[in-house]
Amino acid sequence: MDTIINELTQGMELAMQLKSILSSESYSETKHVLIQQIISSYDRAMSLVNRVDSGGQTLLLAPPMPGQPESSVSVDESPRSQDVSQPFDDQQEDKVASKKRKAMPTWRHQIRISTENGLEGNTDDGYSWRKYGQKDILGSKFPRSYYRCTYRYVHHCMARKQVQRTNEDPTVFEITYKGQHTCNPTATPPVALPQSPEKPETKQNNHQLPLPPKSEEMLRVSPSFSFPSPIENYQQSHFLNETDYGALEGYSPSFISPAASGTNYFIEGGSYFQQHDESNLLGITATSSMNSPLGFPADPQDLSQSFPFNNSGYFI
DNA sequence: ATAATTTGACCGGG
DNA sequence: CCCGGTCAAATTAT
Repeated sequence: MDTIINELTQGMELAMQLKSILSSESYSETKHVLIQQIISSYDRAMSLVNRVDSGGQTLLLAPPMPGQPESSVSVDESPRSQDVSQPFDDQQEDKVASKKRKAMPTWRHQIRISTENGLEGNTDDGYSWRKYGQKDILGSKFPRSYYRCTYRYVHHCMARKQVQRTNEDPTVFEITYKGQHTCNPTATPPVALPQSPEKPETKQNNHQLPLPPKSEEMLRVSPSFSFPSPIENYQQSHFLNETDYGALEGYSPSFISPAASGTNYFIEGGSYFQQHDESNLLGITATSSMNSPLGFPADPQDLSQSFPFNNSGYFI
């Protein structure tokens, strides 16, 4: 066990060093995402190892829990984004084994979109989500949108997320993740196609990085693509639908899926690569939702942890 | 035709 | 009954 820890620690340190070097260079979304994924991987592995005996319960289903994920590393050094991570105090919950609590991990993260110059970032976290609802929340000028993993029925992935535009600073969105993704498709990859060099390409995700899921627009001018925001979108469909198409393909979505998730890397314009679409540039809808009733800001809660969740990616 | 969104109805806790 | 969350039918985008 010690050996494992030592190896992990070493890997983590090396990754951190690499990260600092990279950050001094020109900004690159891809590099950041990759390094973040590497670090997150180590962090998760270390957490798992550490908690081995912690006991309590075995978490069959939800292994990952936020506990102290980030630990030392908070990678985001990027310009903006702040996340608030709060020490876990709610960890003590459970005292009573009431049946109700769904102990599902939840964490929050705020991102700022830089609308200004042309580009925006895509705030995508690499997963594909489907909007299933939107509600006006008391005290909030903007509606909150609810998303769930696109593969909910196909892969039993119960991950969900909520996106709420901040009252105070409209360029900041708070996204709250709930539950972990379990949609790793078919882990088949490794085994299945060991050597076949092909690239699987699926419509959307192929690069192995984060990819761009959908697009949407934001307040004015936003490039294209995706990020959740004011207007978010998602959908839900019936089981049938999903299953159906899921079946069609067979391969599941991406094996590449993962991507880091959440945390950081945000936007910021830079030059990214964006390959496709640009359909809508202007956002229109966005503003529509603005109604400002009463208001008082109030910033409610904050407990959160920030952290990504991601899955492991297996690489070939 | 199928998949994704939009939205008001519906639900359950407080 | 209020409110956050989810469902699902209608609508729109692919």
